[in-house]
This record gives sequence, C-alpha cells and structure tokens, in this order.
Amino acid sequence: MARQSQTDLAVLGALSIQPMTGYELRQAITDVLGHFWHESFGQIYPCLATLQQLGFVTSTSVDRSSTYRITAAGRRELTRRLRDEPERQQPRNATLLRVFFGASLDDNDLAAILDRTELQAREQLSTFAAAREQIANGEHHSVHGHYWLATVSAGEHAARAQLAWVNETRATILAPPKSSGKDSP
Amino acid sequence: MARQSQTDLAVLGALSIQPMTGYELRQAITDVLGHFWHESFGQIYPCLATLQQLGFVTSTSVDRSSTYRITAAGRRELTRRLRDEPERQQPRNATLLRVFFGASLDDNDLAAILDRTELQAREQLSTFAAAREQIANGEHHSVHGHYWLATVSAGEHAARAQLAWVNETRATILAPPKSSGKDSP
DNA sequence: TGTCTCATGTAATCCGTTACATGATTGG
DNA sequence: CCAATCATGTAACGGATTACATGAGACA
Repeated sequence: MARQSQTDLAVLGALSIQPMTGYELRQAITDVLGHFWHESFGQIYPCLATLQQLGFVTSTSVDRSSTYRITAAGRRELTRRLRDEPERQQPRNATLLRVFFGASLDDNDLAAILDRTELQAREQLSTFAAAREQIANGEHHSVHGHYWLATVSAGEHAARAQLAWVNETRATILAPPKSSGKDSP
Repeated sequence: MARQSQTDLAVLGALSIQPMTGYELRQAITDVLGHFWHESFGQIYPCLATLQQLGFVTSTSVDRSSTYRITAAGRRELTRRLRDEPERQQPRNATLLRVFFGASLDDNDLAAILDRTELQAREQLSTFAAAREQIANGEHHSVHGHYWLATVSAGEHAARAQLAWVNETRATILAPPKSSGKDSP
C-alpha cells in the first residue's frame, strides 16, 4: 500500500480550531501552515466529502457555500491520527542534487545556486518575522499561539542553518575570486 | 503541467561518475545520495530506457545485466539540466503538522514526538560522521569529494538545527515536570 | 535445500497538481 | 462593465511507490 495521505489530518486539525468553508480552509492552510504544509483544492474538497461520510465533520449550507464543523467523533479521530507516527517521507532536495554533481558545472553556475538558496532562506526569515508579529498581536486564537510559534521557530532554525551552510560552502567549493592586483607578497 | 521529474537528472549525474547497471544505480543513489535523494526501481528502469532512446546513455549487455554509460550528448544534457532552476516543491512536514495541532494532544504525546525528532536527528548525525570518514579515506572518486562533503555538511547543519529546536521547544511547550517536593520558598 | 543478494522489468495504484467548468459578488 | 475575489467541484494527467513476476549465482 502506498503512503497514507495526511490531508485529512490537516483538514480535521484546521476545523478543530474554527468551522470553515473549503475555500477558507485552503486559505488558512496556505497562510498559517504555508511554511511547512500545502493542500490544493483538488485534495480538500474530496477530503471534506469523505470526512462527512465518516461522520467526522458536518456541513451547513448557506447560499452557495458550505461551512464545515468538526464533530466529537472528528476530534477523537484527530487526536488518534496525530498520535500515530508518520512514516518518514523520502527526501528530495533538488538543490543538494545540483551541488553534488557540481563537478559538471562551472563556478558561476554553482555560485548562482548558492545565491538562490541564500535568497530563499532570507525570504523565509522575513515571513517568519511577520508571523511572529501576528502571533504577538494575538490576531489568532491564543490557545494555539504557542504551538504555532514552535513551528515558526523550527522554520527559523532551518533557515539560519541554510544560511550558515551557504556561507561555509561558498568558502569551500568556490575558487576564491582572484583579487585584481597582485597584493600578496 | 505537473512538476517535471528530476529522476533523469539523478540518473544521468550518477552515470557521469561511473558506468553502472540499473541495480547498482539504485544502490549508489541510496548509499551516497540517500540523505537527500531517493529513487525506486519503478523510476530507474523506465528512465534508463528513455535516456537511451534519447541518446544520452548507451548500454552494453553481459549475461543478464546491462551496464549503462553516459554519452557526450548525455553530459551536455546533464550540465544543461543542472543549470536550470528547479521549481520549489511544496513542503510537507508531518512532524510540524503534529506540533501545530498540539493542543489536541497531551504532554506525553508531544514529548514522544519531540523525542522521535531528536532520535532521528542523532541517527542522521552518526551516518554523516560515517560518510565523512569514507570521504576522508578517499574510498570514492576524489573529484567529487568536495561536493559530496558539501551535501553532508548541509545535512549536518539541518540536523543540528533540529536538535536545537527540539531542546528549545521542550522548554517552551511542555509543562515543566513537577518536582516531587515543594522546594520553592 | 533454502535463503540471500544480484538483476530486470511491469502493472496496479495512490497521491497530488493542474486545468477546466461554472457562477455569484464586490469594487474600481 | 470588467477584473478580482469568493466559492465549488471534477477530470486529466503525471509522478512515485509497491507489489508482483522471474530467474541466476553464492553460500551456509
């Protein structure tokens, strides 16, 4: 059997915080979990239908939109599912793949790869800073603030580690750029 | 259009270091790139067939096994493909998902999640130490040693960042274990 | 003899993204 | 009036894993 999907976990978890429509669900996941999780509509809508059939959520329709609400059984299921250990996903880091085969590239190309990595890490750090502000301002449900912050912190640690690696790696694998004049004795 | 596969990149790259059979290819990818890449037979064999049709590799059959060799065109293709920027993959971190919804778990379950994370990071660090030794002993092709080392170092930075995060997070979200006696004033 | 590793390949299936189809409402 | 956003859903497709099928050689 293939990997069990964890979409239901994300959906159930989000609905445990607030009732939402499918559309809002997608937004919430993108905005709040975006730095470590992702769901597309093609996953969310079928998932909601299944969860409803299983009695883990109920929906109330108004106009053209349906708001989903987690049930007591849904909360129990959520706790159960959160507990069991996820099988670890196979890693696929496209950047490291490129670095590993760096012998087939010249220094310019390698430098570009490292620059991109640095830029991405910096971008992430600034989104994390924004998230910290949001949490501090209590714009969201305070009960979950601590947990949210923990995930943000994980992202920050990872991003800072990337920056450190980029700097180290620039020094290691890039030939030192020739200084134009001959100023060593 | 969906994400372009990077299997051909990994295969072509591996063959740029050494001619190999499909089976050996899988082994090499697992052993050497294992900490940041993964390929299964179901990907490798069809990929080799395609690459051969495109003229990027050739094969010589002995007995029941075929050894694949990269061609000059294959090397050019490899360089080209290494250069273009990979679209960044959607993140899916099952651990952080569980931490985020930590309000639905009790401290024991959360502690177990952090313990698992710590253990994984430590395991990784020891495999990295082993890899460093292999590289130092020059058991592999020396030209690529620097690049390999760079990828190992990336793994180490990431693993250490995880350890730091686990410790920080234990202090933050786990209730401090009650000391049995009342020793505060 | 039986199990393990080497070796190749295909078929079923799942997971997930993207594209498509549809339409209401809001604001410039 | 037109574009953007809200809102729902399905179909097609691609990528990847897993299971299955097959068989040789080593070695215990």
